[in-house]
Amino acid sequence: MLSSQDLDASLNPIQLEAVRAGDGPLLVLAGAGSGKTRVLTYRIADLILRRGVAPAHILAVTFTNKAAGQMRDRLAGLLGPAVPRALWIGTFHAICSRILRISGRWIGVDPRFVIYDEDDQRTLMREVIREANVDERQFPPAGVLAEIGRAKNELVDHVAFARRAETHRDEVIARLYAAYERRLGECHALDFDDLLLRAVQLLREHPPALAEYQARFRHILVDEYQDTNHAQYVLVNLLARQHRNLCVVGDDDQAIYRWRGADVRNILEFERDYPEARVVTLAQTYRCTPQILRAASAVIGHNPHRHAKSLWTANPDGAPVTLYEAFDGYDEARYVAEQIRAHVGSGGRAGDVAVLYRTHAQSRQFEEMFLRLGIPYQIVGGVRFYERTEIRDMLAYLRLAYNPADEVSLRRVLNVPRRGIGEATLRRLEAWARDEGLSLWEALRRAQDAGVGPQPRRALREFVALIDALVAHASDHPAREVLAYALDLTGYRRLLEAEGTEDAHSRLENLEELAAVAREVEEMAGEGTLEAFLQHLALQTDPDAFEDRPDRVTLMTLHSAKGLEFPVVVLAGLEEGLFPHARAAEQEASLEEERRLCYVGMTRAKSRLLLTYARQRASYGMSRPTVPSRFLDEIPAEYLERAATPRTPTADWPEDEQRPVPEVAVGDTVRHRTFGTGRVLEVDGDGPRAIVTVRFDGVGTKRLALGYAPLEVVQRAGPASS
DNA sequence: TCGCCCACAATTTTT
DNA sequence: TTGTGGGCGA
Repeated sequence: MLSSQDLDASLNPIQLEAVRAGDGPLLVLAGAGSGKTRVLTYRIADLILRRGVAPAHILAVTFTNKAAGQMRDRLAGLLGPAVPRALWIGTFHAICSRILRISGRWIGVDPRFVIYDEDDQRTLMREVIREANVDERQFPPAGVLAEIGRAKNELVDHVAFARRAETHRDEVIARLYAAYERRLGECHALDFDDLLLRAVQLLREHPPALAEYQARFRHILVDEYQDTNHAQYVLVNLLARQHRNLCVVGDDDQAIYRWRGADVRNILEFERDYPEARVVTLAQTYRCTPQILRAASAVIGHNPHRHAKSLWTANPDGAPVTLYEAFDGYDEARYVAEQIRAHVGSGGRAGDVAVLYRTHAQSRQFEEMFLRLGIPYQIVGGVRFYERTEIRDMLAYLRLAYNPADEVSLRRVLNVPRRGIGEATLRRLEAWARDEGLSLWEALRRAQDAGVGPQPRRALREFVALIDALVAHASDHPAREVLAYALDLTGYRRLLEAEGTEDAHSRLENLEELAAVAREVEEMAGEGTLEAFLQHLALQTDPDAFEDRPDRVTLMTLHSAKGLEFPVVVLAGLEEGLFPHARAAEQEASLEEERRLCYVGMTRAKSRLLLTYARQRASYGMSRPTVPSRFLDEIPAEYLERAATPRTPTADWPEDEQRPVPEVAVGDTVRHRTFGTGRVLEVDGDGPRAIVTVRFDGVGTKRLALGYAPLEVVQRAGPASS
């Protein structure tokens, strides 16, 4: 086992200062690649080893479950396996969930609550909206939920929301909020934001619980503090109030979750909250080459509202940062693939490379190209495994086995596989449940006695018996067995087997994959309960799916890449509208966030950084010219090495200026190869770079680049036409 | 009650 | 281009 001398030897003096700082609040401002995870881990080890703090008195909050697991593993390596088990390490959501399972009953939270993800939330909200006779177009479920989520992150419950509602719109949302909360309660369910909100509520409204948790957590450490929202902030500060041993680590330049309610002020004003705080700044980066660091610093330097600070590195010089201007998205993917092959060809590993992009949609072109060229890759996030129909169906059964009150799941599987309980039956059941003041599940249970329709009675009875059997089985079997049991009992497996198609076969494989996950969770958590399994699935983060595999290129969004590092990083799609995203460019604050995101992306690279953009990009199946990202302009030209000129993928595609550009004016009738004829509404600019807006008959309005789009003028607008 | 077909919207980032 | 939801016919 480790001695405190060993511990010291692997840290630089400033890191050591942070690790060794005594009791009381501590702020660690840690630049990208400055070893903050190391500091955090070693500080915990130091607390236990040198200062004799019992592991059970330490709470560590990480940003992903994966980070929590890694910290656990490292602590186990340093201190032996018994220690990390006693520690509380996890994401905010996981910690809150744990607290609520233990103590939630004090505020009326069923300890067997299920956690509703975005999809469940939308399903429930859609129902709420319909029930309230509110127009779904005016109040789309996702939009209403976004607003409610924002409120919850600010610890504004439906009562407070209603009180402060000013506009008619607010009032409608307040009504929906209240109804939504009621339904959640009936389902014994919490949504993501509830986990935080309710945990805070527990601590605020039930003093014995607050006292208990304050006494327990004598030392609290929070990673990525710059990305905490108000609810998380309040939670941490409530818990730390007694012992004031709060250590927060973060970097305001890496705050990228403002849109989710995170408030950088939490870290910027830490010293105001804790005037006695010690502040340690880690400014030496061990990750990047000087070339990468100075390019990244140039970009982030353009943010007007930041704590000016400069990272430095003692790392040796490396390759210059490369910029590639691709012809289009296809060419971009082609070039990246070529670079990966060259990297592997010169002795590198595919796993060294990460391709980062702003939106998930960008992954497809790389995926297609890599598939075609046989480059192994993994995609983190995006269309998730758990969103597949068959997975969600079976999970719904498992959730019902755990908690039959879960109505969203109940409705989902009531007639899956088909058992003759259709819309009409459900309607009657609902009406009857409402009259009797019963939940849907209770209504179902009593349906056969009450004579709700003669024909479906047997089907309903069988369904109730099925759920009862599942519940009974789940009470004394591990998750993987419940899953196998449910697959057979529900007839789901039989259904897929009978279908016999390739699609059905792959669905079965997916379900086997789910069983494998159950086994994995059992091994990892040392607990195979259904509760542990469901919780694991519900609270998984995107980056959790990242596997450090040497043989695979990693594709992921910039957000997912936070906290990771790779020898080679490709930052793709550096175009205005895409990155910075069009939705962010309007507001100064969100533009700054985009810039921080760019900084985060660039600083993931250890030795090589490759920036790419495409001159034209397809969206909705149609190509548009692009403008290079402003972030590229923010990097001094001498820091960038421009790579070879793009290769045009199709030989007959004319080059920019060579092609005769038709003269087009507003009012002209034009013809397009795929869109047919239309009328020109607007012409912006002139020459080949002009953008024309055309309303195509039956197709709609399109914006096209005159230089690229195959347009021909059919009829000139007459001088008299208007 | 179910399944098919057509119209139309969609792209930010995530627990 | 792809996915989804609603409407309609069997």
